[in-house]
Amino acid sequence: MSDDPSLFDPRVLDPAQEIVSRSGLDDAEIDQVVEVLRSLRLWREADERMSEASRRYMKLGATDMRALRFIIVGLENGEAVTPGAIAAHLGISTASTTKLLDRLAAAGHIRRLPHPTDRRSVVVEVLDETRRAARDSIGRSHARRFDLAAALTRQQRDVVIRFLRDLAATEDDPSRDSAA
Amino acid sequence: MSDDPSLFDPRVLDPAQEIVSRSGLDDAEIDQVVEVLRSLRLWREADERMSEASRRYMKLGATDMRALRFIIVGLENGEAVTPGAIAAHLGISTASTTKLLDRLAAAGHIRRLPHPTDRRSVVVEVLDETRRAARDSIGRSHARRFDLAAALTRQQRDVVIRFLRDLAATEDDPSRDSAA
DNA sequence: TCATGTCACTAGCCTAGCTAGATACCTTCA
DNA sequence: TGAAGGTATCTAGCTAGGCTAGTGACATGA
Repeated sequence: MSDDPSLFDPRVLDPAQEIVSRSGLDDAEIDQVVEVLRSLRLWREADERMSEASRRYMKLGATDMRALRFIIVGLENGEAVTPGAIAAHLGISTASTTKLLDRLAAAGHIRRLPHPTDRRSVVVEVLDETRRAARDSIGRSHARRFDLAAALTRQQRDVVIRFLRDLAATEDDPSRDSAA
Repeated sequence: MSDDPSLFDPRVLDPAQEIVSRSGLDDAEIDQVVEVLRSLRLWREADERMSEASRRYMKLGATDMRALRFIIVGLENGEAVTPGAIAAHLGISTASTTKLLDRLAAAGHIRRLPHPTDRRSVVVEVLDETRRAARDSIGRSHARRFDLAAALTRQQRDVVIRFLRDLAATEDDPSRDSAA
């Protein structure tokens, strides 16, 4: 939780000096740009804090939580969720998934049912109480975000969408590399 | 990495139906709002993917990485970084921090020096190559974000800042609760 | 100066990943 | 049709990275 000694103001960190001067912005604008970056970081941290609070409340690890959400959404969508699919989604081995499902089953969150057509396989089902709790919580936090986004004008939404998409694109593709 | 069967369109998930109708938006606007939420999620995922790629490249766990960043930034700032401070920042025990520093030292990233004034304590120093790699990488990704934020107009930056701050505030404070 | 607090470290435990291999079942094709 | 090979889950046993408890060296305030 929370990284960041907020000192990544590019005017402080010397290799970044050059970026600033290249940008040709005046000081007030630089402050504003830095504020954009800071608010990105703050949101990310807030978001992490919140999901960790949920995890602690439900006494689940991060992966177990993701698994539960995947199972719930899959079911919501009428798909048969199998251990293999969960492993693939989470990017962990099927062996680890077996243990994960054991934990979730022991905690009363899921149960395994025989797969209707493939007798090697298994369908994972979320028990009612967990399903309800999860949907309420996801729903609530989703609603808050929805309301905030709905409160913007069309033009403002476009600005936000474009900015975030550009950010995502920039992180994904280009000069990926090195360190910290 | 990557959660999210993107089906959190509130028109699909029934408890959210009500949110949508309350908002009084037409369909085109709802699409746009959903797109805002989607781009938030996409950025977060991209960001996570990137930092995981870095971690894999440096063969470090997430906590070890955070520790390194903390140490580097602390040094950048002229502070004497001690194991205790690292433990406090990361929210782990000092015992775990001892092991963490053992790992980082074994991998050639840091070394321990005697604390100049407190002979019980220790100062952690990042070795040159690691420091350089980390700063380059942080600098590079920081520069890309900086450029994107700099490319916005003042008004656009204000929109983004306000939206993200509101989001962060909304996640932190209010009805925190339950589940998934 | 001496009692108490603080710092890093050691020892030993637990959880949640992993790989390898077992078992049951499905599928394809000669 | 039946044999070979592929696939799904599970078991066994390992490792990494957390934890708590306790130690020894040092700091500090009465």
